[in-house]
Amino acid sequence: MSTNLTRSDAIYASLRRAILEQALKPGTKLPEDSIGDTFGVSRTSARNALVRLASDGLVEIKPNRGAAVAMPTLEEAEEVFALRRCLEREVIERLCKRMPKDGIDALVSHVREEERALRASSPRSIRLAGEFHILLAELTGSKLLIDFISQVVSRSSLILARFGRPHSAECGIDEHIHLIEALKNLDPVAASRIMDHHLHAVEDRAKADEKDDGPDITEILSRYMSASE
Amino acid sequence: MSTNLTRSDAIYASLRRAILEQALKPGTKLPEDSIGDTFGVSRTSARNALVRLASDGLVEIKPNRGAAVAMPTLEEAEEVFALRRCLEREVIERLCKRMPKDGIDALVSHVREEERALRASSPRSIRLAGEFHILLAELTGSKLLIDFISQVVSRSSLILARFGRPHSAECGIDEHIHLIEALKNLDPVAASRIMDHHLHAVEDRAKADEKDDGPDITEILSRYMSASE
DNA sequence: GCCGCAAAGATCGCATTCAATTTTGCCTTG
DNA sequence: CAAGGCAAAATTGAATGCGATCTTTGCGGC
Repeated sequence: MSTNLTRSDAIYASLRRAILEQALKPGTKLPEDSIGDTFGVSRTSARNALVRLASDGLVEIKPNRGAAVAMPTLEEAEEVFALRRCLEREVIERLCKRMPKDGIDALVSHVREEERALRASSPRSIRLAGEFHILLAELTGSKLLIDFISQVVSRSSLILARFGRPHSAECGIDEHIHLIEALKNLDPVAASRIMDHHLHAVEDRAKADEKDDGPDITEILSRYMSASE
Repeated sequence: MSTNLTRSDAIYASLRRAILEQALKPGTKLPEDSIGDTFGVSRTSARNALVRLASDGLVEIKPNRGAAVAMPTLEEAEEVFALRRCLEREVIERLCKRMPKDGIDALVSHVREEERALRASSPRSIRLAGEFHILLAELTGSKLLIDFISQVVSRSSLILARFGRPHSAECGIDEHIHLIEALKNLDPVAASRIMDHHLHAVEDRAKADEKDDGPDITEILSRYMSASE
């Protein structure tokens, strides 16, 4: 039961981390050969990993044209955050109804780790900020909810990589701390309010300075093709 | 752009339909060879399709032990329906805020088709019942919401295949009609109430007569090993 | 008669190989 | 010199072969 890690699992995990930590930026092409070479395996394994990342929405695969790190549009970004608010409200509600006994401790220690990573300017901080929300979902005990939250959180990270300012942590740690306080008091109203505010803040941070290198070249260049300059 | 159907796409679609229409029952083993043979392709394509179905939660893949149609547990079933209520409430809210102009027509004509399939006792009716809810999600215009609803609806179908009575349509058509009425009146309260009732009804129908053919044969046979007969 | 072990069979993970499609560069032609 | 077309390179889609792992089954010892 220990060696149940297939190679494509390893590649999947590595690629995923690389994308979530913004080492691989949106739009980066991911040829199967290169991936296979760099990981020392064949294309088959790389392909398998890419297929799974695609159904996570982290990469886009176009037939006969290869895979690339997904480039969410602003429209998709709004969809993600809207749905994320819906799902995280559900998390909050459930946690206020029933919080595991050492749940608060787990949250606190996670935030501590976030602070450490942030002070060290580690790229881990980007991923840890997202994982705070996944930890919240885990405390509900619902496998499915964890799955879904993971999906929207991953996509949020991608959106921040695409639009947000470089190396900005996704979440303000202060807001995480406030949220923990509200949860400790089992106050669903306050907690929901903080969460909504928090997610809106993240969304604003994301849309702050849209570094526009759109997915479609023609669309971009159409703005540059009038006259000279 | 027409021949953009790769073979694994075709297999993926076929398997998915077969599962959702309950032709392939939960627990059925899906060896790569057999699938490749029956579809006239190699294991590679079959494998690719299976991986995608796995991330949809429709099949389970265990390393070195093969793939099989997923067998959701009762616990997972409750998670699915809980989350589904959360998501479908969101759909209802959005539709009451903004319903596309020919949305009602689309819903009505879909229900008509459901009725036709049901009268014909076609296995399509099972799938159509689920697709009513997907159509609702489509009317919101949010790709992501469509995705997520599709996931929970698919899993619901699987749950009904696993626990529900054979060939029962997933949804009562009457309830669909009532829901359309509430939506026509843009009444979010009534619509939500109907939807909640509807989903609870589906859930009850699912758990009605748990035909226990557990994954473990011994458990089943234990009921047959007392005395003779 | 029961338990453990080893060989056989089945199935999968992965690599290699072949085929199809897209892209790119070059050449011809008007 | 620009435009169109053709061929070569690159990249993916799919197939096949081999080794590894798990399951099953049959045998022998206790």
